[in-house]
Amino acid sequence: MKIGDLARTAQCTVETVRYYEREGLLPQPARTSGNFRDYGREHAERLRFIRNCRALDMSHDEIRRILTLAEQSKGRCGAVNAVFDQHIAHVDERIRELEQLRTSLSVLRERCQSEQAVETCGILQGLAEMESEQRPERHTHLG
Amino acid sequence: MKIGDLARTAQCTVETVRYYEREGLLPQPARTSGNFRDYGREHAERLRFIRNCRALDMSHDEIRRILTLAEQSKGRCGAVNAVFDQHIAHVDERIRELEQLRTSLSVLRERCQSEQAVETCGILQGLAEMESEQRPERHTHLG
DNA sequence: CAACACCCTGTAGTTACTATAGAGTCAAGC
DNA sequence: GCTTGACTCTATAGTAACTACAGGGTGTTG
Repeated sequence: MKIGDLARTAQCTVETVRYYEREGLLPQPARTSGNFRDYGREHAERLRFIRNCRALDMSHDEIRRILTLAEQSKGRCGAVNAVFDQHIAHVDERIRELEQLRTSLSVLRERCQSEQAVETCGILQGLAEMESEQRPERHTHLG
Repeated sequence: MKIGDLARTAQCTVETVRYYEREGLLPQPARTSGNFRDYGREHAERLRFIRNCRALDMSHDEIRRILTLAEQSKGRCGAVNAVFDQHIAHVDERIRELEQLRTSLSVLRERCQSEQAVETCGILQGLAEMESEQRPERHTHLG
């Protein structure tokens, strides 16, 4: 099948498919005499796997690692589990970060209970005078 | 003061300062005879404001809007509050997304209770066979 | 043959930085 | 005055995961 057909099976765009090929996530397919990409069932399964991982917010690096581990014919899935666990840990961490952020935002928001002149707005004053602790190092790809 | 001094007051890099100037967040400063940027107190206050907003994960667009609103001499802070509230809503939404993701990941993780051959690993099987619902449109800049 | 839908490669853009190259400026010490 | 080291400058490129578009080619249908 051609690239448009493949993209439709995975509910993504042809640009994304080509991108995954450039990134090495999808193997290069055969070509027709007109130089069109020609995909079979294996590519469709691989793309679906990739898209499922993306739906779970896994990064390309994580997906690559899992694909490599899954292809090792003597492989045990312990290492796959480890990648997955790390991803879960990153999600947990990002949730915590955002919850802390939410708390900070709430505190600041409470400083302005009703519309007033900008000179007296507690939010703006807060933004101006905060001793901004530096945002923690970004440990996760999740935004 | 020179750019390195300014950056140190805001605990960021000179590259970030120059970037904010290019992005229009920081006004262009005066220059010395040697073409070095020359900053005063107002720039330091503005940079601090920007860094505080960034510490709260506000996007450049949001910061721009707040700065514009704050500079309107007849301004009331209602519109500032609206920007802020929208940001809070985005944080809430992103937290929800991540919590749903966490649930999906947990369900999948439970499918592999102990290390085994990759062919029988429930995680890998799950990743292969999921009917991936498309990830929801991204409504927030928060990752 | 024309029209249309699709294909191709290459390039650029999004966001918020971060890094580097190559050259210039400035101040302190000898 | 010269050297050295720290800092400054502009320009460019890279990060991640796409997304969009230009300009040209292919294939099918009427």
